[in-house]
Amino acid sequence: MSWTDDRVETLKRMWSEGQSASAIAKELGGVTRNAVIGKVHRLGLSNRNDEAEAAPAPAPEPAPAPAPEVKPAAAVRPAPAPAAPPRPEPVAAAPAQPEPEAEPATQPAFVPVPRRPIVPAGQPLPPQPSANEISPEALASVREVEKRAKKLTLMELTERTCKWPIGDPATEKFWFCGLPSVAGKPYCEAHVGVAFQPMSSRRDRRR
DNA sequence: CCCTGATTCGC
DNA sequence: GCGAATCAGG
Repeated sequence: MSWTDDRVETLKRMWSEGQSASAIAKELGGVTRNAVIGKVHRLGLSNRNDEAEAAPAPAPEPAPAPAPEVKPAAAVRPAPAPAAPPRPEPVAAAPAQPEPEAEPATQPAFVPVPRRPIVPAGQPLPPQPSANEISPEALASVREVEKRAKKLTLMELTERTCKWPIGDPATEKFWFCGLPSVAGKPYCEAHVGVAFQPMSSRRDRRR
């Protein structure tokens, strides 16, 4: 594979969107994340950390510089930026970039940088077990497992961590199971058990 | 372990 | 220019 204008363009776009090198490599196909990173550097768009650069005269201070200031950190904190607003899209297989994305190639103004990782928001939200339609064993297993949940945050989830949500999303008391997921499944052993039911055990309770 | 990006250096 | 190998984190 070679770096055609097309591919380079995709690279630039995704990189500026904060996508990881591996994600970009995966998207492009035919290249490794190393190749992507290498290209990124060659293109010189590694760090959009444009300091005021140069600035041999960093002292814009006219004169009256009290100087008792103790400014430790700071330096690079582009403000939280409300980033992604409500995204009605449930999942959508196709990335689809409706973003007009006005090529942020030059301007000194720091790019958005919401660095919002592609989140596995996909997965059909598992119907929270209503406790009375699940096998006692499975339920017990789930309770046991949830005590040992790794309590991962959205960003910490990967393709091999259980994405079963635990707790109320509206409160602080919310996290994802995070235990090793069953190969190919989005959940761990215990949660797969309650997520994918035979549909037989819950034959219509003609109540 | 899993994953990041950064660098190096033979090709 | 390219990217695997390697490095340096988290």
